[in-house]
Amino acid sequence: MSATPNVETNELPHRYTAAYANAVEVKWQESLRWPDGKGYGYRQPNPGEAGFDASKPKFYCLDMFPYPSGAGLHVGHPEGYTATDIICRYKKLKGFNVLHPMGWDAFGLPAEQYAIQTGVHPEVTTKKAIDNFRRQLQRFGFMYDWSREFATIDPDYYRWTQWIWLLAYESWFDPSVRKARAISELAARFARENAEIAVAASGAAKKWSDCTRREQQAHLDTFRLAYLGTQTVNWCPKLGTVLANEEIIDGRSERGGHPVKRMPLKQWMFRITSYADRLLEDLALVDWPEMTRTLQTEWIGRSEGAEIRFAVEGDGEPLSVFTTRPDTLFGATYMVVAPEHPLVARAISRGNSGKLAEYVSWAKNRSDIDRQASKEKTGCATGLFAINPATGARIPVWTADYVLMGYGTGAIMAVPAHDERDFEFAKAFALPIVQVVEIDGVAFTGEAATAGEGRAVNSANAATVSINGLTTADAKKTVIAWLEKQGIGALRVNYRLRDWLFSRQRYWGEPFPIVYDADGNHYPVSVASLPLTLPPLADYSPVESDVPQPPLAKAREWTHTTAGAAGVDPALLPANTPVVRETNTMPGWAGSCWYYLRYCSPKDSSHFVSPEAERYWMLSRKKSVADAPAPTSYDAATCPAGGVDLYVGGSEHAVLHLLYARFWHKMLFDLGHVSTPEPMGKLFHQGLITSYAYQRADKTLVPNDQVEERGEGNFVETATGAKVAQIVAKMSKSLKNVVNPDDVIAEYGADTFRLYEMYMGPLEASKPWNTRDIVGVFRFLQRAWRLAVDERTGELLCAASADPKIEKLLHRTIHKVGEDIERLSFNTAIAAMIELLNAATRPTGMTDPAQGGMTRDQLERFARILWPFAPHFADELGSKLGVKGGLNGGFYASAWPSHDAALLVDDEVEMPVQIQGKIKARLMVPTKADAAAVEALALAHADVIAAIAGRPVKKVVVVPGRMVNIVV
RNA sequence: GCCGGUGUGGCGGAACUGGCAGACGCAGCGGAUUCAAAAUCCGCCGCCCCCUAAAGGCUUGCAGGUUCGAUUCCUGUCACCGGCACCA
Repeated sequence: MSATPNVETNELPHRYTAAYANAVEVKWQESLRWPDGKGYGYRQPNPGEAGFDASKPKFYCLDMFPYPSGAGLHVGHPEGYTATDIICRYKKLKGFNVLHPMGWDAFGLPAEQYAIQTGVHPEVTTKKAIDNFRRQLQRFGFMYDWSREFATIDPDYYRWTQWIWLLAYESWFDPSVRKARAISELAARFARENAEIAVAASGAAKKWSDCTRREQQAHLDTFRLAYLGTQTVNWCPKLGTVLANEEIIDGRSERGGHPVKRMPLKQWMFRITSYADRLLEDLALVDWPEMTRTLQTEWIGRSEGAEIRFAVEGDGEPLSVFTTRPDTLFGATYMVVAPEHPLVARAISRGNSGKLAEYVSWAKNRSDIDRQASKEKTGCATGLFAINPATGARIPVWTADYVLMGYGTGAIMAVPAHDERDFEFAKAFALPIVQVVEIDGVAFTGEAATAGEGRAVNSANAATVSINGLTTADAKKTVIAWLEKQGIGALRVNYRLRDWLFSRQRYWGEPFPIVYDADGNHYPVSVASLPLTLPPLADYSPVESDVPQPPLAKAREWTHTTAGAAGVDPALLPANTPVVRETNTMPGWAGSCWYYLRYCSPKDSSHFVSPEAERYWMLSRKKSVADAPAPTSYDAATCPAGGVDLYVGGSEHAVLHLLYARFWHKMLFDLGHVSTPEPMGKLFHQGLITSYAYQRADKTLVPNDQVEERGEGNFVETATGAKVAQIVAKMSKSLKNVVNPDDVIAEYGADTFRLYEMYMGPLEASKPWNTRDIVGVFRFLQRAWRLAVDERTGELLCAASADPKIEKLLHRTIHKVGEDIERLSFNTAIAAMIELLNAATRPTGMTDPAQGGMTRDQLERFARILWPFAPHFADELGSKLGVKGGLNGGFYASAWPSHDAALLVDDEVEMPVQIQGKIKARLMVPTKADAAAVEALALAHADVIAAIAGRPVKKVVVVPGRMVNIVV
């Protein structure tokens, strides 16, 4: 369109060109802009506010909020946002109160790194990026209620993030009722029962009443949901930062090649493992993609088995292992512990052999990449021996890096006959292999492990137990019962999920509201003193140091304060006590764990979310009982478990973000702060928008600006003239195939952009951006405009009377578009509207426009179903049609058009007649005709008689309205 | 290696519950309009056989199976994409 000569524009001033579209879009956006200038268009009042209609049902639709990067929006952002905008506008027309908010996930590393380089405060760069994102999103015309906007970096917001963290700090998980409770209840119980507790310092048990206050606190600390734990981290003294495993190569930092020390660090943790079972079970309550639920299930990694304690000769402590196959205990011929296991250190300190120490230091420094590159078993005997409690045999204890310290107890009993890894290890080090399971149809040859279930063999000892002949399931039960009787083991459930490390040695995150006294005891900052705001720093660069020092440690005036100034409750610590603030900050996940709740009442200054607003937006009735009065509390039988009705975002957040948010939500639910057990009801992942890229014969990629098309589908590298293949690839700067939304809007307008992204294909599919195709939907809008508006005068062009065929098709289109929106099938909805337009388009030669097109009333209904997709276009057309603006103008206050179900069916349908499954004839039959009548009509058809050619008819299958199949 | 997903014209895709494969759009071809071009409107457009047409045959990655009938269900297999990676 940019090639259209100016002459044309002058002759046809009301043609729907890119410039016209842009002007119309900006005009509508500005006409609806609020006096404060911050947003425009639509506000959804809360219960109790002016303009709130309590008679309407609620629809809470949420987009995963973006991290506002300096680069601005890319075309992937508007894909999900357009989809939710369409649904929300549709739901609005269908009579719902719609909550559709937007905000910013604004703490994060890029702004901090920029600050390190330039000294500019991250807040400055972040706010600038937010302003740019907001401008771009508003240009798309998304129907967000901008009055609810906030960023995770706003002290008014992170005040409540800190508040929730304090709540976790003040809570524990009571396994007897499987829920969180206030820690004060636990303290009261200890006092009431005067329980004996283990005192950390001495290890001895002591009565509660005999403990000092400090001893009591220390004991309670072991129960808190937010607790201080010791974790081994990769500290790089030169970079002054903690590195992730993948940032380390051969014990040195990927960046700069500096040495990295593995060292223990006290950090704040969340006891998410307490919630493992509920996080697992409640996946059944939500409407989420199967893939996402599977990922979460595997991440939690629940497995049932037994813990077995083996006595170790000459070592005071029994060696505890976890196994899922206690039935194979008789086949355990050796033990393996992780190199980090404390038993190994004890073995070394006993000076057994230099080889062991050498292996351990080698294994510990082996990078993850090295470990993954080769599955070859390495290991070293510790010189220690354990006793197999079932056989009484003396079995060697080895250490090997195939046993992971982080899983189970960091030690295994090795059953080489029935575990592939143990088998390989036994072969490599010539350890004995004993068969104890016989599997039907699988011979045990000693050449490979047999890992399945079967019946136990060789599994009896003289005195106490025999499981020979039992199935694996029965054998497990028998062995566990025996272990329990002997007091050396028990049934145990193990998880892959580990507690959540919540501390980061960074500046740009939420500070922890906690202080330490001179002895290192921690005290919470009182809720009344929140928010605890981040102090500005002169220099954001990390501190070079052998001991981890987060950037906040530099703010000495801020960190060194008194209990009173920090806001610690004087009952806990006298006000004049000198204290030091926590200098770690919270990770990026913190703010995104509960933002959906804050949107319900973003301005509430006395609650993290107003209880009334939370109840209205999060709690509802299931569709089957939608008529019942609004619920006041959660009822599993009649209420959906998830509060947000539709959550749309990328599948890259399928595990961590969604698991962490669920954990916080359940904790809040247990403590009575939210109404539902799950945060998100229906979850949807939009697909990735990819781009074309070009590949040389040797599979290397060529940037797009170095490729030209010579002839249809024939791409060559400009410099060499060599042929390159067009492939689909992720958009990347280096390939020069990134599409900038601003450019596309300038060239076609936001409505065309929105339509194109929805028309590309199914929302969940990954699909390539093809610039050439955009013109298709642009032409659709142009043709729709031309159908209704005289391009020279701007006057309406309406049909004088309704064509019944068009009227019928319009009803069908209204029906189909509504259905397709409900099932998020936007591409087919748009195709249906194009079909309607194709049918209504006037032929060139028609001199009187009133003879064709659509009537004013039909155009208005057409504009209304188009409105969710192309709102500016539809509203502009609506204003020409004389639609009176509602409260907010345009179609916003309007309703979805109705359709007449009777018009959805034809009187007659064409049915194909197949003979042996091949179509031989077509016949028109009345829609109401029954199978017998259709069969008679089909058999009487001349073409059918010819095709049968006198052969006897064996069978006739009639599917009314579909087809007839004759078998001869 | 394991788990999951996807394979349909030149391209993006449609076919929702086992019932007319290829809706709709792009690209392409032809026509009308025009002094001409652009724009617009109309028509054609899976592949093979064929001068053409009629007729016929083939076709949803590949090979089988179930069924009157399979893009759809089952078995095997190949390719691509995503996730996980010694989890005891």
